[in-house]
Amino acid sequence: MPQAPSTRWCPTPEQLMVLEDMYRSGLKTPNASQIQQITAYLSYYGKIEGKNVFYWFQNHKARDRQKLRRRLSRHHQLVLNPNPNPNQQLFHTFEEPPLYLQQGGAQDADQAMNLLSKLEAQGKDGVIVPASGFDISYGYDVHPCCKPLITLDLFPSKSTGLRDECSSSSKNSSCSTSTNL
Amino acid sequence: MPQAPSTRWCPTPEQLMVLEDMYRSGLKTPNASQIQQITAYLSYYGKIEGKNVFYWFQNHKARDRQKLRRRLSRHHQLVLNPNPNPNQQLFHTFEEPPLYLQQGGAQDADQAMNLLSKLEAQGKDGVIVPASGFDISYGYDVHPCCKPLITLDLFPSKSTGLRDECSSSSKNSSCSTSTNL
DNA sequence: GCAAATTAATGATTTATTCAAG
DNA sequence: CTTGAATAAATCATTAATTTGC
Repeated sequence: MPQAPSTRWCPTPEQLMVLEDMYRSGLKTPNASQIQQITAYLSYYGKIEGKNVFYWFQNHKARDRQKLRRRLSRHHQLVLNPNPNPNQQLFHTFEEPPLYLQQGGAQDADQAMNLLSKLEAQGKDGVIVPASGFDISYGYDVHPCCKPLITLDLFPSKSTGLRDECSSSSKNSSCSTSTNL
Repeated sequence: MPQAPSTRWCPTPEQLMVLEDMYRSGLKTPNASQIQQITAYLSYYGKIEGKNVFYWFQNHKARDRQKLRRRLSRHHQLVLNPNPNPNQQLFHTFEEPPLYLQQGGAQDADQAMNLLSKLEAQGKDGVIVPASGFDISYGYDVHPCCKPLITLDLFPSKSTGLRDECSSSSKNSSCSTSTNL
């Protein structure tokens, strides 16, 4: 449809960024005067009206809730039925080859899996990972929702330049780990 | 024949929350050992493998960038060519029918009405909002990207990383193109 | 209300690019 | 210049959500 030149507001990146910052900062349902202020401010970056701001917050909040609902329902599914098909493991017929990490080299070196190979290698050496190997069953026997959300101190809480920090861990030359799916 | 158990990882809400927190906290490309630690930690909440974590960060980062690129390109389009279909303005006579107002929010509907009427009234009185109509031109003549991002003091400002997926409209729908291997 | 059809979201793979080492 | 590791981009494929006709 070539019509409808621009029947609706098209937020500029700056506007979006500001709105999202505001939302993240806790503003979920601005009142009229807040909307007015926001609109005035954002009009600096492009055409905008109060209703745009209003609708943006409405939609954003709604979609947040929607996402949350979705997650919860999925979670309940999982809790109620943690391993939907436990028996199938014996029966894969290579309809779709799980060629994930076959170090056996049937397919020549798949580049994308380099890191993964390293991962598996590390996992095998077992420095940290308690869940030894990538097995089939779940690692828990209580409901996951009942477990506390403990905190890790894996990394600096703010890091932007993570570009080249994975260089020296383990070069894969002795990777014979096979994830038997 | 019952198909494969579950061909792909389905993150639990806890896992998702942890991953998103980590991402927001600045972890964009975890290295091998980080992935191992994260995997070990998340396996507490459900079955997970290193590759899942790896892929999750890959995809999340990629889609973040993608979203950002889309925004920027759209923005540049708008800046460079504010009205891509100028001829249609002539046909476009209207104020858009207030479909908005009919969207039945459950508890927000009445508030929506009230707020919107207030807003429109204010906007019409033209206190702040310069964007008078929909069409033709922007209210600025310098590039918005050159404008500073000043901060409002409507609310506490805390900006961590970027976040959110506010469900863009464009979708390429590559699912139906049957390009067979 | 529901189940098939459609659409959107996202996990998993593949391909291309970048960059450093040799 | 070549090679290989790392990863960004593009694509494929499956699952969840939504729409639609009954």
